[in-house]
Amino acid sequence: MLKYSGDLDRTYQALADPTRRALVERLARGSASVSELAEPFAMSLPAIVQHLKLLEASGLVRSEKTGRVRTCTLDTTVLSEAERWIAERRALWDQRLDRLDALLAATQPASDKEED
Amino acid sequence: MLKYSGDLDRTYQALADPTRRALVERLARGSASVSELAEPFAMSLPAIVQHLKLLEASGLVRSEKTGRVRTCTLDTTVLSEAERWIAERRALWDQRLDRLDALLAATQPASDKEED
DNA sequence: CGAATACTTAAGCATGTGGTTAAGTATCGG
DNA sequence: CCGATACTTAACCACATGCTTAAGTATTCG
Repeated sequence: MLKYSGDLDRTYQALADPTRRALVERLARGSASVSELAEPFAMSLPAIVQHLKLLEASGLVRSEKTGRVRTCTLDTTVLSEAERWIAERRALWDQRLDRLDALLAATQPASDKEED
Repeated sequence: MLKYSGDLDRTYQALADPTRRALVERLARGSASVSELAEPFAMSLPAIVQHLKLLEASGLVRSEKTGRVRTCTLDTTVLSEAERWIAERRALWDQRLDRLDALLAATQPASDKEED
């Protein structure tokens, strides 16, 4: 159950590229072969394969080769973890703002702005 | 209201580094000066400043200089956008699985596994 | 005013990233 | 079995990234 920061490194790194996000988006609509995935892009097939390798290394995608066709599937597990990391930090921030509001309300019913 | 993919590029790129995530985490607990932010890290101050610049360029952080002190603040707007991108793709995937389940339930009450 | 403080800028460097082309391997279809 | 198909591997390249150290600028304090 232990989480290494390296997991999130790889996940966000993977999502930082528009080609890879497009691949994720495509795979969210259903599994596909390497050449199906490569087809929409104005890019060589090896380039796409490299992106897919990175996606697979990050855990966002799983793949299995049957015959000469490799079929890629989205795995939403790490996607959830990446989402959760953001949600948690945002919650922390929101909670902090709530406390500040409460503090201001308790001390001064209204008027001058306090900086933090 | 138009969104460019470059926004998400920069956001995820910013989050892909452990030092920058630590800075975001720190800032989620409250605004801080550059040297306060740099203090916990075994890294030169210019290195931290570079990270902060990237965070600011991505829109995750805002900063203002008063006197000789620059105070940095978290801005959760782009954080929300990054979270939403993931949530939407995950929703797409989940919905697809639901449809597959429905299809299988409608055709075969139970038994052999279909691949996709 | 002069020294300490808080950055800020600049230059340089090792490594990582995102692409290319060329050539290789392993099925499948006729 | 021979050729088309579907990757796969390898070598290479340009540029981006994540640091470093050194030197510069702008406030503040005694």
